[in-house]
Amino acid sequence: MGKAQATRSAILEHATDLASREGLEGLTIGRLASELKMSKSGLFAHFGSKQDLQMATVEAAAQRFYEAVLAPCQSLPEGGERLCGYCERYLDTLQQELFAGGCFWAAASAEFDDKPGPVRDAIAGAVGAWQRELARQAAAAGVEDPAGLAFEIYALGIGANTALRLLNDERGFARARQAIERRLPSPAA
Amino acid sequence: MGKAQATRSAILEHATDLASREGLEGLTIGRLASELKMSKSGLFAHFGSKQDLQMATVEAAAQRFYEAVLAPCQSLPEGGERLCGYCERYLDTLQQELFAGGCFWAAASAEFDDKPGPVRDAIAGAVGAWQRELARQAAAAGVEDPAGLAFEIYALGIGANTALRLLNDERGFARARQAIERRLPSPAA
DNA sequence: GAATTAATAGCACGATCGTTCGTTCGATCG
DNA sequence: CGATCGAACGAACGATCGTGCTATTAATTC
Repeated sequence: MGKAQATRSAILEHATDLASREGLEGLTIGRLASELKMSKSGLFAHFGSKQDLQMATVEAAAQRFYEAVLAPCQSLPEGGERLCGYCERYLDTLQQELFAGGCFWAAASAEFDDKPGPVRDAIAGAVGAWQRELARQAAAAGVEDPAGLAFEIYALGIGANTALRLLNDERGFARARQAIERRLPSPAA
Repeated sequence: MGKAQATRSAILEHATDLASREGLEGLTIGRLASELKMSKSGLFAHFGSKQDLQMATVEAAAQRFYEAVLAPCQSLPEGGERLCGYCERYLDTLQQELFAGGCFWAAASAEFDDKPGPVRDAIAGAVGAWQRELARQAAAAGVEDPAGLAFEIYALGIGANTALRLLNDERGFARARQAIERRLPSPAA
């Protein structure tokens, strides 16, 4: 890996956290550079434009989410078990704050759902893929309405995130887990 | 009502929509003024600072939400009926886009959950009050876990909003309604 | 209708935004 | 060693941000 690639990765690592706190628009090149003790122009050279930086940040966030939630469950058999694994990992990472400023996707979704363009498409792609993967496992588990279950799991996760971050109420996670358990087919441990 | 009050109201009417699209930070005084064909300073004079404008906008959004969701249900008897009314109104207004840029509260929550200060407190106050009111009616209806039900209703609404706005998938609302009906005690009418 | 007050406009400020340019430093290679 | 090249820097650009001032218009009161 060349030096440029290493620097770029370090930038994006920081950028995902900063964007989760300040939003993808609040993700300022000047601020990002100063926090990384780099010059604005030196940092900017790694990306041709702010939009490219945003796109790369979304990609990096998707990568981090994949490694924290999806990857550890790939060894589980498809269907109910992997679905359960997803749910546990999903809520755990939300609770443990995988991103410094709360769920990156909740912030990015709300911020860009009205701004057409490639950034919005990338966010929608990642969120949609996650829900489809949930639905795929639900279908393999024989659930009657897989997409509906995937929707509910996603919504409860976002709700728990809001409860924690905005209302300082950690009980949202217990409530989300309870609602999911109630909904799942009697789970195997 | 003096002229100033009327102008202020018109500004805030527009500001809530603009903020729902661009966020409370993206709610720029210059842009707001130009869209209203006012001078920046003329508009600014109605609020002492941008933070005051944001606070007033949050207040105006709360007022709009109250009139669209809470007010029409005040004639219903407390308990299950009013709770059902709330749910219908809540999802209907989300679906019909009470705010031009999707749910104001979803956007504001995600944007400010990491920024301590009076604006965040105002948002948290409004969101918390809505959930507590839902829980109050659930308790009056004899639900076993009123706060848990209120949490689920809120989360499903936000999820449906995201599905509609980000994923262009209107089915989120049907799924939210179905999940709520499944959860409610056999509803009257 | 004149005087007074309230509401809006015009202008300027420092700061910061994204972006571009020319330069310098450090490593790599012949 | 000297030549080359990629990475980072520093300065500057036009634009826009929030926020003060001062003037000018509009509304209200006598």
